Parts: sequence; C-alpha cells; structure tokens
Amino acid sequence: MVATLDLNLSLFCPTDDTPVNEVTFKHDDDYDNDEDHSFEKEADDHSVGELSRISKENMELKETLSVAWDMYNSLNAHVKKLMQDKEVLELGTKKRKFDETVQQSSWKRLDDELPRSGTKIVYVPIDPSDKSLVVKDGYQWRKYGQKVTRDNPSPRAYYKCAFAPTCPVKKKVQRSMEDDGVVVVTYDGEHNHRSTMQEVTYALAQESEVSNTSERMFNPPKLDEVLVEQMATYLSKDPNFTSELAAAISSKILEVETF
DNA sequence: CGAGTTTGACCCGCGC
DNA sequence: GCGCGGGTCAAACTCG
Repeated sequence: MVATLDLNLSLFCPTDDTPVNEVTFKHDDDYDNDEDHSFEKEADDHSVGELSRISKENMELKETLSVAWDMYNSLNAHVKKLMQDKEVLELGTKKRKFDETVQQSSWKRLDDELPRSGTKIVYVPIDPSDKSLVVKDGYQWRKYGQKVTRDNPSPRAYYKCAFAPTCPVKKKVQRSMEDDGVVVVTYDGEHNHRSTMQEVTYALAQESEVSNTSERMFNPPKLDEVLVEQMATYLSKDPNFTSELAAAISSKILEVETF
C-alpha cells in the first residue's frame, strides 16, 4: 500500500553477506595467460576502488539525509510551537475585541465562533504570493469545492480526507482577512487512521521495540536502513524537499570537487 | 488513461 | 414563501 522509494543507499556498502573482497570476475577460460591475469587483477582493483568510492559517497548522502532529517524535525517542532502560540494569541484577541464592544451581552456568540468539539481551527503561515491554498499537514486531501464567501474576498477551499475512503474528516482553507500571510484551516471531525508522518514514527517505534528483545542479539541492527527507507518514503512525497535536497547535495558535491 | 482540480449548478438551512 | 449564503455535487478539464 505505502509506496517505497529505493535509494539503493546500502547497495554498495560492504556487509557480512557480500564482502567486498569476495567480488571476483568468473571466466570460462583457463587462467594460464599472464596478461589475462593482470587484466583481471586490474579490473578487480578498479571495481574495488569504484565500490569504495561509491560506498563513501553513499555514506556522505546518508549523513546529508540525516542532517536534513534533524533540521526538518526541529523546524517542525518550532512551527508547531509558533502555531500554538498564534492560536492562543488570536483567540485571546477575539475575546478582547468582543469584550470591548459587547460588554453587556453573554459569550454565547463568541462561543459559537470558537471551535466545537471535533472542530479545530489552525492558523498556518504561508507565502502571501502563494495563491494555491495548499497546507501540508501530513494527511492526504482531495479538494471537492471552492467558494467565495461574503465576509472574505479570498476564496475558501473545501477538502475531504483522501487517505482512507471511510475517514469522515473535512477541512476548509481560507486566507485570513487580517493577515495575507496566514491561512485559516478549519478541521471538521477526527481521523480514523494515522498520518503519513505518524506511520513513520510508528514504524520506528516498532523497530525500537524489537531492538529491546534478545532476538536483537542475533539480528544486527538495521535501524539505519529502516530509517532511511521510511524517511525517503515520506520525504520523497514532498517535491520541495526533494528539489532542495538535490540542490544541497549537488552544492556539496561541487564543494568537494573544488578541493 | 486515471487521478486530481476546477467551477457552475444545485441543495438546504436560516432569517425576514 | 422568498432570498441569501454556505456547503456539496458532478461534469468538464488538466496534468503526469
């Protein structure tokens, strides 16, 4: 079900199963020709050298990916915190404004504006020049409508959760009237499945659970491989990430070549 | 060609 | 009952 991207990151790494020094060229002819021997040896040396070069390159790519992953996690945590702060701030502002103008009346109207159970409002900072109204939140969404509402000149987009056909969650995305660089996302309902990001976390948790068992003693850790594969699966779905990663890697390569 | 997006039409609830 | 506005549907369209 979940698509995987094989980056071949461990393909050329020498492992217990395929030691580099076992790489040989089989030949049907006898090995009594000295020239053939030297040619074979040369080819052998060349392929070993090539393997170690690719292996080294592979390690560098792993490191780059690892750094990118760490940066992504810290940025993600930072954005979450900022969004929570903003949410609290905006709700507080709404209450204050309401308090100033309608001091005598009850809070009923404001309560109607506040999220009901199962409804969640999130303010997401975006590029003001970006008209696409696309908000990446780890779930897959299918747009089913767009409408210009009376109180806001920017269109409101309607999305249904497309990850699972039975998932009842819908979301509305509309640019904030006050701030052009912020979109208001209204989530309706609860997901009955995990997000793509949660799938990765779950897989890693499963892996770490296995690592606690004695079975681990007999099965050398492959967390790195799983991590890379899961990260590749998740991150390869983000075109921005892949293009930026490609740019970062190519600049790194150019940097190495200039030495 | 299939999956996703766009967009006009339609439905429905609400206030007058 | 009527009109308005938000939400949804579905055919047409786009894109990979």
